[in-house]
Amino acid sequence: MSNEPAATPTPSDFIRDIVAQHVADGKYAGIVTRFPPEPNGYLHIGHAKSICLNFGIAREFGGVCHLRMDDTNPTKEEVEYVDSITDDVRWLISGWADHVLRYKRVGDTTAQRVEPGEGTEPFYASDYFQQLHDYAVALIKAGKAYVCDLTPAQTDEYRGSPDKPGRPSPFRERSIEENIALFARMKAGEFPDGARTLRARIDMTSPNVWLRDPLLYRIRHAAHHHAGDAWCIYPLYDYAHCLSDSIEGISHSVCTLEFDVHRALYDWILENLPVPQPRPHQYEFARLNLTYTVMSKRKLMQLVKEGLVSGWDDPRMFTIRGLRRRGVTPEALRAFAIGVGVTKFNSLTEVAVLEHAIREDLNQRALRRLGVLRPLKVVITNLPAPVTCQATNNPSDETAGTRDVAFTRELWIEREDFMEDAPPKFFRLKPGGEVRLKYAFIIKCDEVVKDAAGEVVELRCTADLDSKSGGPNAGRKVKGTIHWVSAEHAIDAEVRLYDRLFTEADPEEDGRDFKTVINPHSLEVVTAKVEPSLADAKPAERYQFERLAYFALDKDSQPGRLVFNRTITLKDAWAKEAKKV
RNA sequence: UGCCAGAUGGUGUAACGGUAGCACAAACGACUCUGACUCGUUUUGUCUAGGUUCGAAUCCUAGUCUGGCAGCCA
Repeated sequence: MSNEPAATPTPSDFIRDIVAQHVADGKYAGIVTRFPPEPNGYLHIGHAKSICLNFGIAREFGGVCHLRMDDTNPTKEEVEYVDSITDDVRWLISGWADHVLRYKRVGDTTAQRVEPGEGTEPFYASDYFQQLHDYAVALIKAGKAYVCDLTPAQTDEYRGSPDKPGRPSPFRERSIEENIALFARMKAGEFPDGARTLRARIDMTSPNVWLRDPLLYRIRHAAHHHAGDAWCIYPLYDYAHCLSDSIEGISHSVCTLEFDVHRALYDWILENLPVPQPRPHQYEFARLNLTYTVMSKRKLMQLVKEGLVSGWDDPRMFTIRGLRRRGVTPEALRAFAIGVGVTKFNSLTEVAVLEHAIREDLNQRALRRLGVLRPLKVVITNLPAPVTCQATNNPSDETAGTRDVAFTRELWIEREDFMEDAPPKFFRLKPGGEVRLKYAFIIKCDEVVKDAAGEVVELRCTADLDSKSGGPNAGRKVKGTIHWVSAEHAIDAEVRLYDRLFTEADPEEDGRDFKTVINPHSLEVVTAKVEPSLADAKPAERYQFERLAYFALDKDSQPGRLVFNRTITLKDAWAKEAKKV
């Protein structure tokens, strides 16, 4: 069953407008986009926006989209990240854009695109190292690149600053022959890390610092996770990215706003090399920011490394893996990522928007179940024998059917569904009051049993045996309905109740350290009493414990030991009402 | 006080010289065997100042504010 909203409007934004115009003009033979993560960390919800944009454009304009590892820095990248990124991307687009995803054959370095399958893998920028190298030689031969011997510190100093022009490197005027020879020796491994670089010869006085003879290659005697030991010089982002786009035949290279100033360099490189035409162009949009979270890989890494969360897939993390583990579906994440829109405005989106998308999705698909998080015993004093009740599996899906639940003399109800001194608007159980037990009977609280400390430990109630749900006299109305489970039949489950990781909407407001505003209550673990049908809970299934929240089975679950993650609570009007008092 | 980008309700986003709309949030109400869902109603907006025009969120000028840019990271 596809849970994509039936009437999802086709998104429209300034980038799609440009693509549409190019399609109308027939500028490119086909639309080819790409999602180019660096495999140095896990994907987060910000990447989800980019994935949905790039794959969305491809599917809407009859194009294709490459997954490409932007792996030009061997010291930071690992196969572990390649694998997780690939898995997350395929999960996110599943059932939506699988058909536009393109890979290449394992071992192929010519960017021949194929559909994913046996013997294929994502594209890698590192597959193009030889071509990139050859292009660099061409640049040198054209007098447009040179080998520079400045140290890193000197390079910085010569570059100047945004408001002060730089000055030329003393090595800027080396002869072409000398540059060719030196670059060859760099490649041959004759120099130590950092000793020399290859730089483009552009303009040391440009107001755009990225045009002040930017570095193209640096020396790194390090093995590469994909290219192996073949190289000891590695290209930098600006040089590798535009050419990788060109090599793969990308038409629209979409990235985030901070690359705006790099566009001039992107264009310079492609205009000064004999690349196929029409060449790709870069377009920038604003990255996603969400309230009550931090978004950069660096900060997420910090949370993981310092043990503030259990890992990259901690359900409190807004990594794609964390969201997955929490129980968010790809449909919900997509609906959100597409819904926030694409602009150049630096925005801060409220998490409420994400939460809404998750609830909307889960409300449609979740199986309803009865579960009590914080149990309080109820004894039905007048129940002659156990009774079987029929419960609806999913009110928004008739085909989900019903199931039987046992109603017995001893039950568990939610502790917070009883109040001894209840305000007038409290519609649940109170001494002498009546409430309906969902799918079962109306009960009346006759007696409150307390322990020596004065804490309520048991309620003794009588059921209106005539009021059974579905029965002839079920029509009698009481104001409240609460959930329950049979004490005899209920099974235990560990339930992890997650809340937002930060107490402040903007954890880094005024430059404060986000670690000072971590929510100490972002995880609470309880042992819940849940109905026995949940013993068969499946990882792919989603559940709503009625009146409480949506849950998904955690990977820590084992046969006989259930673990559920709370994906998101139901909206709770009573919580708001209770706060007013 | 260098260069680039941006500014529409609380938040996000439409309107492409012609009625400022949608979503989330908020408030109120209806319904309810989930205080959920659903439905209805309501509040709140074009950064400022000039100009062009019959008419400006949109075009022009000036200003204000915000973000980005000085890794041998991407």
